[in-house]
Order: sequence, then structure tokens, then C-alpha cells
Amino acid sequence: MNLSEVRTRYAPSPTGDPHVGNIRTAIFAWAMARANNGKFLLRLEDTDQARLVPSSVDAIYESLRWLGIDWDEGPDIGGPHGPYVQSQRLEMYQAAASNLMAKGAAYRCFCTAERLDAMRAAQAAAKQAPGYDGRCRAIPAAESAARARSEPFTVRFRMKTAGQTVLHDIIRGDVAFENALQDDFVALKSDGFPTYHLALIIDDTDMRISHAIRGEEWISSAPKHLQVYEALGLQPTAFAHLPLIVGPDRKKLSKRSGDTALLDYARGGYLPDAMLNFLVLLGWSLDDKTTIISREQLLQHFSLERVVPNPALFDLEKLHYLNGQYIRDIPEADWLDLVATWADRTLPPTVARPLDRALLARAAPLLKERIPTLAAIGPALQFFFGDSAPAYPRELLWEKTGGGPETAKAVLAEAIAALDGIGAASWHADEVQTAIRGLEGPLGSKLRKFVSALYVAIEGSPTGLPLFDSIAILGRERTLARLQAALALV
RNA sequence: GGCGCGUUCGUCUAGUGGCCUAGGACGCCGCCCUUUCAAGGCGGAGAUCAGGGGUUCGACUCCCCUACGCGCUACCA
Repeated sequence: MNLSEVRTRYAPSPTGDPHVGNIRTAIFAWAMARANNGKFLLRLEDTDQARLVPSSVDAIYESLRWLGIDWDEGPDIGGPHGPYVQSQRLEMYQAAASNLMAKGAAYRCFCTAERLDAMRAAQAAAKQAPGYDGRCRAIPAAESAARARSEPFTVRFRMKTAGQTVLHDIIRGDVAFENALQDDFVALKSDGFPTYHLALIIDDTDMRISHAIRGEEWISSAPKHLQVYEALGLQPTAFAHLPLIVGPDRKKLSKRSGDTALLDYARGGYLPDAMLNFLVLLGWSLDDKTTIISREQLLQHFSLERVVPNPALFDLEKLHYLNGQYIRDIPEADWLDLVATWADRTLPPTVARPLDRALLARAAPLLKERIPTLAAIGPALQFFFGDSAPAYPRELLWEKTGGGPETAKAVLAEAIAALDGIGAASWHADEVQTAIRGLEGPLGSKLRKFVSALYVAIEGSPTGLPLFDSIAILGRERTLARLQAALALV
């Protein structure tokens, strides 16, 4: 074992689907390990039996895999320091708690939840700082042991009452906490499960973690952790408290504040690489001008020194931009597959399956530069399917032509006449284009002026995929039928 | 209330005493390209570096105070 090896971990508690803030922490920890030729591990912190959501374990794996984050040790693949699930390590925590008690660094607390609640209520009423009052701090060992045989109890850690505990944070520098202000926390619950504060130390030590990388919300409890390390005679890990990701309300992003589950973005048609790039930019930068950062660059250049301390706002606009960039970067062959699977996924069930692969292949290139997310593929393609164009109000036919119904009528009639002259064998985008451009003369109007009527007749909307290609793909019969239908509508 | 963290264009950020009349990106605006919509190209507006004191020849950068925001304050993580 190389003592200086960088070993980081992502240790989520399976209490819900991982949200983006949480995953960003995973990304940084992973990147830190990879950038230093270290190891990245996954550990499940399932010590809160009440809040456990079994399905979230799968969501955790799925989230990580979707983003392409790999781990070297974990619950599913094992490793030399397992098990990697806290509920399977209970004896270790209990042993540590006993050890702490033997050293006088912890004690049994027999206070009931009711008494604790009442105590806090009283403190609040008296405008005092809330905190454990130390009632069980001085119970003699013999009495404590005796009561333990018949009463439920927790094990509280005895915090120092004087001096300071100083955290050396990689991102924030030294942070000092007054010991007198800290109160004794529960390390082992009455159900025999440890709290995070105890489990963290045991596991990080046992798993040889070098850097504890976590959200800023943990910084206040750092003195607890530092003191436990000291009481146990253990060398603490290095600490890096990442800035929070906040929502539009500037408050910590959480399950409550909107759709923040990472997998919602996977389902919403975002590319994992785009999401990774976006998340990485929240709190970290490669240099002074790089926005598009590849996975390789990240894994090679990531460093905690370039993480900023201030909270970042989750900005969908930038995500959209990045997603577009990555979409345009997809090789043609892969793009067709993506279009096929997302068309199938996002086209309404009324469209017959299997989808026409040849049609998809012709439409795919048209899509690439104009959709913000993969989920937009179905809606953009929908007009290709079915006998008629998607329903639209008749006013749309002339709204953007600058004229009225007569204008639309003329455009449609001329277009029908011109396109009708193209035989089925030469029904290609070029011929279609020539025919429609040829309308400028008879109509006495510029193409860009009257073309919206045709977009509406064919696609059901004045904006959409390029008209000439769309008409070519749609085919002669259906095109003419749609133009006729539009003419009848006017 | 207490403790802690934070504060550079609307947003994400660059910046570690002189390179800053503060750079990049998103968004916004305009022009170009153009069959619509996009994409792309070019350009523009946008930050008295939260405010106030210091230190220094010189501060966005160092120190202090204030304000504001957020986090924590559970037998949750």
C-alpha cells in the first residue's frame, strides 16, 4: 500500500435518487483520483434506516454509469477494504464506540427522545443556543453499565470544552472552531447503527481514504470529525469542502427544489458528456478561457486547488448550450442510432412502429444542428408520419406572408402546379427547390416572403426542418395531398 | 439567536500587488449568411471587483469593520 496514494470516495446515502449537486461531488472526487493515478471508491451510507429508499441504490449506480464514472472498489465489485455498505459494518462501529467509551471519550446517554425534544423547546423558548445539556455526561461507569442492561441508550462523543479545533481545508484554508461551542453528539444510535460522524471516520480510515471531498454543508461538523480522529489516535484525511450548488432561489439545491435528479436529465435528452462538462464548470475551471472540456482533459488536469469556494447557481441555459455543442460533435453513424432510439422514445404511440429507418437516415442530418436535446427529436420528426400534417389553425397559412387568405391560396395553388410537374422518379430536394424558387416570378414575391405558407402546409408550423429536404423525404403523393388539404382549408 | 462559509458583468468564471482602461463562456442586442427555425461568422452593451476603513509608491488581489446571502445548529446525511 502506497501511503501517499490518492484515494477518494463517493459515499451517498440511499435516501432518494441522486441529485445534481450530489453527483457533482462524485465527479470532483472521481476526477481527483484519476488525475492523480489514484483510486476512486463507492460506499453506501445506509445508516438511517428510517429514511432508506431501497430503489435509490440502483439509481446511484445508474447515475454514475450514465455519466461514465467508474469506481475501483465498491459494493458491487468488492475490494480489499469491504464491505462497502455501512449496514454491513455495524460491528466495526460498535467496537469503535466501545473503544471510545473505554478511553473516556464517549459515554452512554439515556436521555429519551421526548426529553431531548423538551430540552430543545425550552432552550428555544429561553432564546438559548440549542444543544445537548450534558445530563448523562457524568454518570459513573458502573451505573452506566448497569442501566445499559435494562435501558435503551445512545453513545455520545465527549467533545472538548476548551480551546479550538482547526480544520485545514484545501479549498478554504484554515477554519477555526471554538470547542466550548460544540456539543456532544450521538455517535451510536440506540438501534446500534452509527451516525455519519462515527461511520465516516471508521470507514475512511479503514478504506485508506486520502481526501474527504464533500459538500460545504459538512464544514460545520468538521470539528466533530477531527476530534473523533484524535480520540481514536488516527490520522485524519485531508478535507475539501466543495461549494454548494444553488437553485434559482439561491438556496441549496435539493430534492424539493425542482427537477434536480440527475437521471431526469438523462431522460430529458441530455448527453452525459455535456452534463459532465456542465457540472464540472460549477466550481472549477481548467484555465481562463476553456469552456468545452473533454473527459480526457478533466481527468488529466483536475485539481482541488482550482476549485472556488463560492456557491454556484445551476444555469439551464448553459447546459443547453453545451448539450448542443456535444450533439454537433457526434459522429454521423452514432448520430443515426441516437436519432433512431430517441425518435422511437419520443414519437407518440399513434405513429406505427417499427419506424422507417431509411426515412430516419435522411432526416437525421437535418436534425443535428437544430435540436437542444434528444427529447426534441420526436416532436421535430412528427410531421413526417401520418397522412396529413399536424393540425394547425388556418390563419397560420398566411400569418407570416404579409398577406391574407388570398395570398396563401395563390402560393398553395402555384406550388401544387409546380410540384405536380415533377415526376416521382425525379422527386429530389434539388428539383423541389428549383420548382419552388420558380414561384417567385408568378407570385411576384420573394421566396422568404411566401415560403412560410408551405412550411405550415407541409409541417404544420411556420418553422421546422428545411422545406425542400422535408418535401423530398415526405414523397410526392403525401406532399401534394397536404398542399391540397391546405388549399381546401383556406 | 449562535457558529461557520461566501460576496468580480444577469449567470458560470479568469485573476495570488503593477500584464486590468478587469479576460473568457452562457444569455441578451445588432449585422452577415440564409427556404423557415437553428447552427455558424463578426461586432456590441454589460462589473465604480458588496460597502467602508487601513497597509503599500501602487490593491480585485494583504489586514480590519460593516452589510447582505447561504450553510449548520437531529438518535438525517
